Amino acid sequence: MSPLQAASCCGPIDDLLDPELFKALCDATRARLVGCLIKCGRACSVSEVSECCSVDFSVVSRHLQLLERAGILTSAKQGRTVRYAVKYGPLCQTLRSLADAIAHYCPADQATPCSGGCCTPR
Amino acid sequence: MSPLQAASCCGPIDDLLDPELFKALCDATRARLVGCLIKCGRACSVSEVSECCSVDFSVVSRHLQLLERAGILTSAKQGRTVRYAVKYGPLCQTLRSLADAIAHYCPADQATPCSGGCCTPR
DNA sequence: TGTTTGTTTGCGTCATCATGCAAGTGTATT
DNA sequence: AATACACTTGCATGATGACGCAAACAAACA
Repeated sequence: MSPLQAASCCGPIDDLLDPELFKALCDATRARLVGCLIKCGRACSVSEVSECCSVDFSVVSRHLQLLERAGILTSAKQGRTVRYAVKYGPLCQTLRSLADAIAHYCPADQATPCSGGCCTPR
Repeated sequence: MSPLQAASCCGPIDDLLDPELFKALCDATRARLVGCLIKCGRACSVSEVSECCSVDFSVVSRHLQLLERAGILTSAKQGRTVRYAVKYGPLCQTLRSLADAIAHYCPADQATPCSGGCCTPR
């Protein structure tokens, strides 16, 4: 199959390769923010999160909004503070689905059946 | 634990959240190229790949180089043609490792033990 | 009501990057 | 050797985006 033919046959991989998720994580500052929130394991206010970054407070606020729109975080307003938390389940699910979708197209001669099956079709 | 404290305790998640991988996939054109190559399932020349995109040939060449540097593709030169292929194994492995690393920090009350364990620590 | 606190938004600036064109490099063919 | 082919690279341009500052907004508190 040629790449041109492959382009026209759609599958779950096309939705999972949506650039929005990757756009959210491609920035170093945002990656750091997400990393802190993941390791933190609880909902954090914007002020708290901004402590682990040297950028301006307003920048952190904007980054967190973007990460929420990308489906990585959730926000909950309590009084005047806004708490952001990682959506662990959906995030992991998306990454695993993407890995599965990619592995689905892996030719048999490249599949590694051993060690966790990183690339086992079906 | 505060986000600031979380920032200082390093783990595998910090390496896996490396923005380079996401930078490679955050562009719509590159995502499309990768999608075609994944579905294609074989090594393709630059000319072939450029057929499934409306952008200039040179742009595709640059994108493929970037994707190779990001560890998503491999290249092999045969005569005057260069063939790019998806590194299915490492790519899937990275995505799964990232999902595992994220799930590791998932608080117990958010874990979903059912249906494939999308967020099961360890 | 006025003030403080937590967060968002408008705006200007600078850097990065995707793109197309033209020119260059390297390899096969005649 | 000359030409054609596959690809890469230099350069200019336009668009996107990260950032900081200041102002605005909203909720609690005096």
